[in-house]
Amino acid sequence: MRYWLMKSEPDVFGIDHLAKRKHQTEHWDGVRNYQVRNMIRDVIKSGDRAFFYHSSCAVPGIAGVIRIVSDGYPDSSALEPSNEHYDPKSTAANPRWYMVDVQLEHKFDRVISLQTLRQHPALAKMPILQRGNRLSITPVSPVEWKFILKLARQHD
DNA sequence: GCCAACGTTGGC
DNA sequence: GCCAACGTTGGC
Repeated sequence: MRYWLMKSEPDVFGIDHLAKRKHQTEHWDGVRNYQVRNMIRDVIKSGDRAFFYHSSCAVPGIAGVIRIVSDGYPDSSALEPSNEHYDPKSTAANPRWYMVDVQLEHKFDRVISLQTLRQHPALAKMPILQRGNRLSITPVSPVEWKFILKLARQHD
């Protein structure tokens, strides 16, 4: 089982949106970056867990924990011309983009802010804290995962 | 809204 | 295959 951090803009799709979905489950679609596509298609597996990270908002940071509940499969939003993520170069026979399904596991009482994450040397190597990182999904080490869950407990 | 960083595109 | 131009991301 692996750990991940998955970014989304809460104004578009945040942890509260996920909480209201049927079975608190939704497709994580719209990824249009090849590095991230490869992770979704080849590495991320059902049973993995991830932090749900809110970006481009007043308090960027980790809002809770989600569970990956499917392996990667073709992203249907790329096939729908009316969809804002439509990609004419992707077809059903030869899909270019992939997605996974995620389910809410636990929303933190308070967001663990980016500012807080930066204060801990144990987390200094996280991609999210590196300058210029733009990948919407990045790996989290088991040590980082446990450390952040501990922070969340102190928070609550 | 600014701007640094980095991915993508397309002419050559 | 190089690389300039352009688009996007995302913290501040």
